[in-house]
Amino acid sequence: MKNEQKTKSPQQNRTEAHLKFALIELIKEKGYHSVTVKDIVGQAAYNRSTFYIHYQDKIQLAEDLLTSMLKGLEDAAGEPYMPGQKVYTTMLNKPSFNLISYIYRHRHFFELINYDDTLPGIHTQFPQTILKIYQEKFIFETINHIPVNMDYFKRYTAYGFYGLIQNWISSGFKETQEEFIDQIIDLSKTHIYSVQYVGDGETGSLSR
Amino acid sequence: MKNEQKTKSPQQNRTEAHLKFALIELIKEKGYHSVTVKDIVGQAAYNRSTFYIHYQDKIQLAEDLLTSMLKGLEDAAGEPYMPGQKVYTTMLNKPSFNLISYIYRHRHFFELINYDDTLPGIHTQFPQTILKIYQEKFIFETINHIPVNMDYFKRYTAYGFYGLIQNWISSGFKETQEEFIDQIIDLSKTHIYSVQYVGDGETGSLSR
DNA sequence: CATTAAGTGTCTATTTGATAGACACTTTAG
DNA sequence: CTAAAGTGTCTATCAAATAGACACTTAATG
Repeated sequence: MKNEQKTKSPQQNRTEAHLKFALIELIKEKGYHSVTVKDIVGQAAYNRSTFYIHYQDKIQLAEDLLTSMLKGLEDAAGEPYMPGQKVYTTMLNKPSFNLISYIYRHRHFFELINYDDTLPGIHTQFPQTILKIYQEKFIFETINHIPVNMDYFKRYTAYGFYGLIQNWISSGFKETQEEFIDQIIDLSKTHIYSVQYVGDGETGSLSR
Repeated sequence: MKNEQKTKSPQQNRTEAHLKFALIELIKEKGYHSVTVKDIVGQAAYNRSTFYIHYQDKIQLAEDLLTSMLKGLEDAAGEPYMPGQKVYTTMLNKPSFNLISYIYRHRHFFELINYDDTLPGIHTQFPQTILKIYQEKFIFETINHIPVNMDYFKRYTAYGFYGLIQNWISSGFKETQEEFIDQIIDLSKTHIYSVQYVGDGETGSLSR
């Protein structure tokens, strides 16, 4: 059993970050499938040997890139808000902002969803992650408490959100983050009454 | 006299490139003057000691960044074209393309001209470099060989070019490189008859 | 103001991440 | 079918990066 080093040194993280960055650039430039390990180390200015110290192959790097970014998105989703705090759609501003701002900060990566021959899995896993966030961290209430299948409702809204994001990205982030959030809120107001955050472990009870 | 190491190892270049990249990011984020060395090494994930192995201070890094990019622009200007080759404005496509494509490839850097508290000198040295390129590498002919002061004419066209670039950048590269070049050519056609490239050392004589 | 905190510039000993380069294959173009 | 390019693995070696301390110099802030 090989010794799996769990904690990475800052330098290891740095090198891996550079390799990931190089991969993103190259995918945009020539498509995922024609990117070689040589290309990657060439772009990132490392020795080919170094690549294999960190990753088995291109696929592993791609997976690491995708999972780490989506992990980051999940983490960004549920942070500075009180568990169980109820938020009305008119106040949806701040919570959505975490997601949006994460995507915007890492737009270099998320632009990959506009490419054809791109990071494997990104077109399925990105929207799935949004759905997961909706499922695990939010409790929605429909307008007038109209009874619906909540699983379906969340899927519906999550993918709707994804569609807007997709459009925002492919427009080259034409709207500012704030403008974009306002759009989302306007749309939400048509069918969502309130949103509750789910705390770690306990489902928040309603306040007010 | 200290031993000035003239040739840098690939790793040194890589590290310096990362530090430069970090500086660009930070200028956009918080403005040049409030960027500290700590910020830079934090962003680039290096140790502060490492910074001082490569640069004396923030100013030196900034200077290196600016001069290296403008040097690259100059180099990009005069490469794959035969010295003395005459090019009519209708064919201006390819030559301009080198400049444009260099700027576009390094747009991350050139976007800095849109910032207020930005890289010192960029607002003066960037247009000056364009002018220098015009002066050293091109010979213009006016429409119908109308006699003009060529120094003034070059300055005029160089800064006109700069203005277009500025606008292109601040629009977020709305036009493609090709579309943008077409614009330039259209404008050039109004007062430039032909362009000749100046070879290294010898002024090319006309062909055809 | 005065005091604290943050940032600067410089130096060492140490380490560990990165490198060169070779080997045996495999895959891709022409 | 062959040549060229790419892959994956291993080793000895090097030098880039690190930690951490030191004396100072600005910025903040109560």
